[in-house]
Amino acid sequence: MKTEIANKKQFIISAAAELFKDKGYKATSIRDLAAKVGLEPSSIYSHIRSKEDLLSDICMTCADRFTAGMNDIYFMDISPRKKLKALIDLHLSIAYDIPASATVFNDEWKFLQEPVMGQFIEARKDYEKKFKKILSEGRKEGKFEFVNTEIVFNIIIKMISWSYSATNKYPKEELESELTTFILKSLNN
Amino acid sequence: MKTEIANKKQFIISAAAELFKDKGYKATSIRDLAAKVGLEPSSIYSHIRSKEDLLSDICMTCADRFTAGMNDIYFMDISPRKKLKALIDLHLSIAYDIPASATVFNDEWKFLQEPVMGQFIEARKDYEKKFKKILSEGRKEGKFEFVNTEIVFNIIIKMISWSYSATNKYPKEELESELTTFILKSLNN
DNA sequence: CCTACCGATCGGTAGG
DNA sequence: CCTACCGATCGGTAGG
Repeated sequence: MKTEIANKKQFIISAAAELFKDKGYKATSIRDLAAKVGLEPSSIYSHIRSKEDLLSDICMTCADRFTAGMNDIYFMDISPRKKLKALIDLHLSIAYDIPASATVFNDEWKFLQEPVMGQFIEARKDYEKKFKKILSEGRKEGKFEFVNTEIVFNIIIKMISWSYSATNKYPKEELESELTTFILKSLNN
Repeated sequence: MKTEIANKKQFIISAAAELFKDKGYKATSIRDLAAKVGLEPSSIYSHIRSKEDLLSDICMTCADRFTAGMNDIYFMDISPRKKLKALIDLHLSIAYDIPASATVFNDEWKFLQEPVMGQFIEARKDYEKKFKKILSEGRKEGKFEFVNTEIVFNIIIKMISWSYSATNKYPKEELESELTTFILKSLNN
């Protein structure tokens, strides 16, 4: 019984992620969502507390996966180059697993409200710090070559997150190969 | 007299671009805009016809500049490598000239309505076709190396358009240098 | 350019 | 999970 309720909630959250991805968070109404899952608008509230909670759930689920993945990779005893490859794989694994959520996470997080917004920003800050550290360690070891860590971090992240909207066009291996090659070739010293 | 009216309209459009950039198109109300420019909400309609027109104006102004810039560059008698450099410069010139509009153009175009949406898509298609052609000609001449033109085009565009939101953090020269180096180094054969 | 106002739609609640 | 409904806010208009 309890798992059925949880499944229905997850079903509604997934439908919301699709709608938020396609129309944007603000332009998606609870009425849109109700129609998509075959309920009356008010019945949605038997499963969720608010529209805001839907966005929080989608964004934080993604954020938690990125945080966990980063912590695994960051503390591994492998080269910065291998860490970077693992990070690209982390992003693509999440993208191919939950593409709609990953897109919403990427494009709609600005509509998050406190206190979730604060948590989100904190998690992202930590992620960024570790990502940049991997880049600058690679440079210190003479493996990577670039000037501004902040700029290079940002453009790499943007390249990778384009893939969130491309999962239905290419097999993961092809996207990952092209992305990894492009990034590592450019960083190569 | 006429120029003053035009200036006031442009002033309102610029204010709208700032708001659309910060809050998103759907989350920005005419009341927000009125407050920002110091008018009563209904007075906005003495200068514009609709909220939709504001978005159309912002997006098409950018689109026209990209179209004009691309047509200049595309038909020049220079190498693909130089054309690509000129395209990066085109994007950065527009970004540093009208950063808010460039961001809205990039993130909010999906809220455009017909018939403007159709024009926008057409202009973008043409831009993409020419951009990809420059990439594939560079490869044919043995200057560029990559596998999938579509993927590489998209990741390059994403890298470049990150700069729209970074114009107040770095001088144009620094961003352009890092971006150009990163992209050309990766494409180099 | 303002006051006054409208119909539509929004997120959400009451009560069963 | 539904029917019925609420107050708030939206884009936009009438009339001056």
